[in-house]
Amino acid sequence: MKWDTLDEEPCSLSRTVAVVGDRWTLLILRECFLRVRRFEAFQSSLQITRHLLSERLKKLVRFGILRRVPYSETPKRYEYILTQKGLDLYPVIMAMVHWGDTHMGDERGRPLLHEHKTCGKLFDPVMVCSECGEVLHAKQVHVHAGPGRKEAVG
Amino acid sequence: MKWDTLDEEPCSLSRTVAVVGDRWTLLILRECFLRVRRFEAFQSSLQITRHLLSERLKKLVRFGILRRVPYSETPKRYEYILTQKGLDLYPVIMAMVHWGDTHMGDERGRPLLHEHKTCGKLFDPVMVCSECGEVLHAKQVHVHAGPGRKEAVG
DNA sequence: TTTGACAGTTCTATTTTGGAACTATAGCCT
DNA sequence: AGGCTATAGTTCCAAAATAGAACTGTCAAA
Repeated sequence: MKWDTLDEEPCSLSRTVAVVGDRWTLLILRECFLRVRRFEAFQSSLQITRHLLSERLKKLVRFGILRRVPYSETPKRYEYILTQKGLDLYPVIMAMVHWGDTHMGDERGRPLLHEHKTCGKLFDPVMVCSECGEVLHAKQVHVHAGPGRKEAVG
Repeated sequence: MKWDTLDEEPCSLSRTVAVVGDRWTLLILRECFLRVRRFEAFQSSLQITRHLLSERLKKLVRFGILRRVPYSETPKRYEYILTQKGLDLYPVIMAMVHWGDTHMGDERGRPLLHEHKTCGKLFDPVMVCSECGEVLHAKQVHVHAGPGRKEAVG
């Protein structure tokens, strides 16, 4: 597989993996959702090398997930803010957090608790069907080739 | 960061990333959800090197996401089947597929369409609050340190 | 004038990955 | 018996990605 063209594959998972499917990007995005915005802050909280952090931030900007916004003119300094496209990754992050809570926990209990401001309660994220609202399970889903697949396959 | 102990960090996202946060693992899991089970089948559909495929499958077995089940005695041959822990990754995969559908599409249309057998309709996966059922948005969620975090931090 | 904060870049060593060939077991065909 | 094929890997070397540390440049404050 050629990683440089993974975002053009006729598969939405491949295209997403092309963007967030490396060791650091998801952790950087976690920090973004925790309101981290600046180079030094990412670096010190993640212990990522400055080189890689710089690369990954550029990549996220290039894909339109972060915006690089000046917050000081002299000297020129920038911070990194989630775009709507970036904010839309929230379900991906939350799905992973929930799986980690469920299957990778230890005796210390959950690292973080999530409160839904709308209803005021601590919650778990649940994935449901957009049409009937039922909780989704892999075995109740049937997959069809869509137009993008048919055209790609022939 | 030390990748070999990422699964012990006091953060559920880190722990999940420790398992699925590399270039190949999510693509292998996609194939699992599409009912692929055998070494040769993974290899030919993903074009992953045999070496890496072997490594990744071992890792997924070690973490209890796949089971290695014999399907032939002479010669000994095995196939790889999702455990419940593996099936529970479905929301992660679906969240990524949905993000790809929404933000990484091209003029050809969606590669795959998903039908919910329960209601018979083509659907999108939606993440909701377990308590009130409302659709989740990052800005409506407040994060608290849980017991696992407090104990780890001090 | 020196120090420190911030946002990177540059350099080398180590690790991971890609690509191709090789091994091992066994069934099937002639 | 001898050779072909299928399956599930392992081995080896080259290429690419990552880690770790030092360095650059701008400006503010002491």
